[in-house]
Amino acid sequence: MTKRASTLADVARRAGTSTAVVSYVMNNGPRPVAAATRERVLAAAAELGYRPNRIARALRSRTTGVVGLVLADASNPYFGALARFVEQALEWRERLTLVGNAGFSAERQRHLVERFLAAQVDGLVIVSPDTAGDAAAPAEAAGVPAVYVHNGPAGGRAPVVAADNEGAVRAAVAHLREHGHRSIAFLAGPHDDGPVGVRREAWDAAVAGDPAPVLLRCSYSRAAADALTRRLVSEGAMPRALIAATDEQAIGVLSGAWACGLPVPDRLALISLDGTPESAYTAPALTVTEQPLLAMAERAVDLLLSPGTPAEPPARVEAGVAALVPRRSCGCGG
Amino acid sequence: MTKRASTLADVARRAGTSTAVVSYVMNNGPRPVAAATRERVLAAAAELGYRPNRIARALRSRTTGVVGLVLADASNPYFGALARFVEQALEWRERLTLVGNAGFSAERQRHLVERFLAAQVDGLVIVSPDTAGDAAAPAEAAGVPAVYVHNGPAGGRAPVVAADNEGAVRAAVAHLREHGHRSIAFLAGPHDDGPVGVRREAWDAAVAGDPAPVLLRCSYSRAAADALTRRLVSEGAMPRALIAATDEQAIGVLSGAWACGLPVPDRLALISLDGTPESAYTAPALTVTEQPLLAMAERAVDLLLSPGTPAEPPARVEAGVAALVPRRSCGCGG
DNA sequence: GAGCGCTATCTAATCGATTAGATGCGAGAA
DNA sequence: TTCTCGCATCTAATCGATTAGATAGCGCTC
Repeated sequence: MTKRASTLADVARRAGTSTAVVSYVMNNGPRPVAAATRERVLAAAAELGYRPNRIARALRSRTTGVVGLVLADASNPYFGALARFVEQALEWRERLTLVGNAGFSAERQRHLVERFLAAQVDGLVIVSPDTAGDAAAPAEAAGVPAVYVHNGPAGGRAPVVAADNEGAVRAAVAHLREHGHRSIAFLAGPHDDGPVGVRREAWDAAVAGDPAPVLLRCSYSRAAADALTRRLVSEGAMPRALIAATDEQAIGVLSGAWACGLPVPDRLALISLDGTPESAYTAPALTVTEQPLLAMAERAVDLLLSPGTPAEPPARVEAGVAALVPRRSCGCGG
Repeated sequence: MTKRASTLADVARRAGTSTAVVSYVMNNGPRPVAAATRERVLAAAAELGYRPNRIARALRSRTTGVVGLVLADASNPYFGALARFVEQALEWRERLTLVGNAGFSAERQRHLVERFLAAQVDGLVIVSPDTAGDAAAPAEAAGVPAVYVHNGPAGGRAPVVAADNEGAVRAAVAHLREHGHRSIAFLAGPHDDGPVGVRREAWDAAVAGDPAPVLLRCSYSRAAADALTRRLVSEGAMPRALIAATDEQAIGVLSGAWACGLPVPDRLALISLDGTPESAYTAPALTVTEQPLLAMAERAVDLLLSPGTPAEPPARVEAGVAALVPRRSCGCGG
């Protein structure tokens, strides 16, 4: 069994025509085909269960219909959701998605880009956790378009699609002020690069007039934020109002606060800046500024597949605002 | 710019040899090459920045090194983690991963399988949310191997890699009994198919002697479990000890319980059966039986890529046990 | 010194779809 | 009747890597 899949030539033979005509029928080809012939071809194709070989087509037409997605880690809810939307946006445009998880290693990122280029992808979507290194450079050298989503290197040629981080932070600060908070702390990442750096600067600006703003730092994991929270509570140094740069960190803060018996939102008002689906069903539910992940994914894919690359591509593209979703953790809805 | 990528022929010309020799060098080919010639070829390849065209290779050698992964939804943490591990297992074996999210639609699942087959994938990993329809059937008809992970149809020919669901449930029940609970409820999905059906049956067996076991049902979402919990609490019908079939549901229960002021674990002891990374930092942290997702992914990939398909493939393969991880939600660690 | 064996290399067919150029055929014009 | 135009179709080159078969060159042996 496992008989050889049927080819264009098989269909042509069965329909009593040439491969050219079959091809014209399959693609509504560059040339017309008589109605009667078209019928015969379609019938033959159906009977043989013909499935066009995209590899052969790709070799000839120099376009595969496949886009590579370089991800940090699909098991992180934020990146997972982004990946899902990118795949969806590509599917809507009849493209297939090759994925790879680079973790947080620039080396593995390079390696993936290399493998995707060898696979002749039509384009590359790069979701990089940090701004170190221009992973898109080899792609551009090979004439393959690339787009960064969420984050990108400073000097790169590839466009970067990001959310409106400044607006999100301003909205979060304003909302906590409405709840009466005078002093609003910020939980940033270990370094000020990428979107979180932007968020931190926006926070700096927004709380410029406040007395002694508190800046906290920990790595982007639940575990780290949990540990930090426990320590601060035990030292009596926990702020009363906090903006967490990422959902992961906010969830860790919630976990640590629960473990210490620190009530949220009564003793800690918390807002997070990602707004992944995770945030809606924490205990208590997180107030977030919701990044328009689907809009970002669509914008990125459009940029990638739009035929004419502008001479001077916009280095940074913002895709929609990050709307504030009030839930329980800030003090709303009590 | 965007000059044509260099080919085998370019390298051969530059090295003053034939394409055959270059190919032999690149693959440590089926024939040996003199050391001096090999040097010249490697130098030429490096100077030209030669990158082998995997599409051309695939056409000739009838194997692409690409595996298709049909997923329900990468933004669900359980499926996201599974996807990440499958990709990792494939990467370790030098394969690339094509992904597609089928949502919960059998129609879209079929569509994806069709597209992956057209792309000439070497195999298919299917992570299906339910047991409706044998998505692997068209692949088998085309001679492409397929494996189900997490779940699979009853009568299919493709192997199904799943966790030890019965053992997990027995462990969870036993653990709650150790905490002194006499009556242990179970939160299942809307229907008794797939792994959750197996879990429900195992629960049935484990609580067979108990007085009036309580079986709850809701769909596999945080929202549904949250709503169900609020209703039960308001009706005074909430059980004191509960096993949730999935992490998503357990997190929804936690969220609903928090909103109603029902303390966990004091008034509700809760254990969940997935054990995704999510479960470690909820408030309170969830006690879970942890499915060996990486082991499952590796087993599936091995099954897929192992050369000889056994005449009668084992219909169901279990990959490791699901160990109980005691945390706070069951009453441990107070 | 003719013949043999061995290695290193070259030539060319092949995978399956695409498509430019060549061909065949019939209708209408002159 | 013959010539021309246009449509429908066929022929064959092409994409780039792989690899079986052919060949060239060298060292040995008898």
